[in-house]
Amino acid sequence: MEEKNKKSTYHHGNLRKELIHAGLQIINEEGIDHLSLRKAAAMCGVSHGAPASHFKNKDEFVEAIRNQVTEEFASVMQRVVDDNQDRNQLIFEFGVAYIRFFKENSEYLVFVLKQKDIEIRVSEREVYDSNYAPFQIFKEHASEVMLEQGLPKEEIPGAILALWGMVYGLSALTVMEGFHFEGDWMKMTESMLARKKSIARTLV
Amino acid sequence: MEEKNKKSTYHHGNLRKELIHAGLQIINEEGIDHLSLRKAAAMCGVSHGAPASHFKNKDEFVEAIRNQVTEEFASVMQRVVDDNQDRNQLIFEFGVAYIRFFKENSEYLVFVLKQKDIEIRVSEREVYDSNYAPFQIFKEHASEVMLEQGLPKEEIPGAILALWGMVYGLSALTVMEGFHFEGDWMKMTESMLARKKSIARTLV
DNA sequence: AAACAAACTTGACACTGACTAGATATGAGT
DNA sequence: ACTCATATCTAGTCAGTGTCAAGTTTGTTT
Repeated sequence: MEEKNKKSTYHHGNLRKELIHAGLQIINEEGIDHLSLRKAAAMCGVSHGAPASHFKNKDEFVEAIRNQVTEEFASVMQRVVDDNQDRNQLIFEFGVAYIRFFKENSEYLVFVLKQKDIEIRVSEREVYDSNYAPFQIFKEHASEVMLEQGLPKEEIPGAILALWGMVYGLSALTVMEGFHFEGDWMKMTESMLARKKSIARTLV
Repeated sequence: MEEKNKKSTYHHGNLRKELIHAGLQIINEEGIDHLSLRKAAAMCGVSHGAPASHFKNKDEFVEAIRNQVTEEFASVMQRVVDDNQDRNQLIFEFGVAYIRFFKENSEYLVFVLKQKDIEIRVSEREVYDSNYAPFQIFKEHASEVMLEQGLPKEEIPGAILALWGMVYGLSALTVMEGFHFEGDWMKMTESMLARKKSIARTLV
């Protein structure tokens, strides 16, 4: 009954997703500080109260955007697994992809920090399964590779944490305005991650 | 002429510093999201327009708070140098102090990320002097120790960056709500930083 | 005493998140 | 075809916010 090219006033039909998309666009173009429900609503051609049907408050809206970012991040990590047959390169490629992702989306880094429902549990013996997909993918495959390379089992949790922490920290550096690396930063990153035979051995 | 215990309406006398202090208090108690110029002004018993005399806009206010945090951070790092005679332990203690600082002030971590006037310049051969005091203190002493321990000179920039990045990342982990380490987290941190003879050798 | 600059007040404006009541459309059941 | 509950969206309102312009007080300088 309704034409698809002409949007009817009511029942936008896809508002929730479009609001998230609009939110991401605002974040990328103007920065997280300029994100507002009303602006996102306006971009979707909808009244300022409309988002309330889909998000209880702004926090819930931001949380939804966060989940979208996490999905993108996870798919980047998954692609690393799919595209790399050489297991010895896998951990290294994880790090490069990780840093590249946040270098290309500098506004995203803070999101990870504030995400509420991430569950990452670690003991001295084990890194437990996590509901945070990007980490889970990394942890799963990196642990395997480390074992294959003969890393003692009890050293794996420390290596996983140290590696995950390091690439986050390096990402943070690349995001900072005042950080300047004279030369090819990605090359430097690579050399830091790839030095010696395996990153696993070098870290523990 | 004026009594010191009774504050006169005009000419607060120390408003700039007190606003920064109030801002820090708000951040620690309610989180960065609830920081506002008006609230800080109210806490100082001053009108909502008063801060304009000291800060052009909110960004400048936040930047001033950032600098205060950086000062605290730098003094923590300096204390590590002053309190540690054992040079072999120095790098390790830097890491522990770093992580402890942000673990105790979880709202501060984002600040570092958004600070504008930080200058950190690195080439493949050298880590240049930085105006960011915490990093400068670390870089200076850590480089020395690494040299003393026989680390090849050309590997120092990479080691400095990797270490600085890693402790930032580990701090980020401790700040996250959903991150749980079963056991003594600080002990784990220590073992990650201290494993083998020296952290310098283990990282490169 | 007069002039002046700095510090602060007051009032206004636009923007924001949150809440409310009500209008409209949708879809399932009859 | 009709009803009707529900989801979706509109429109209006309120308090809180950053910013600006204009005025007031205070301390200093001349």
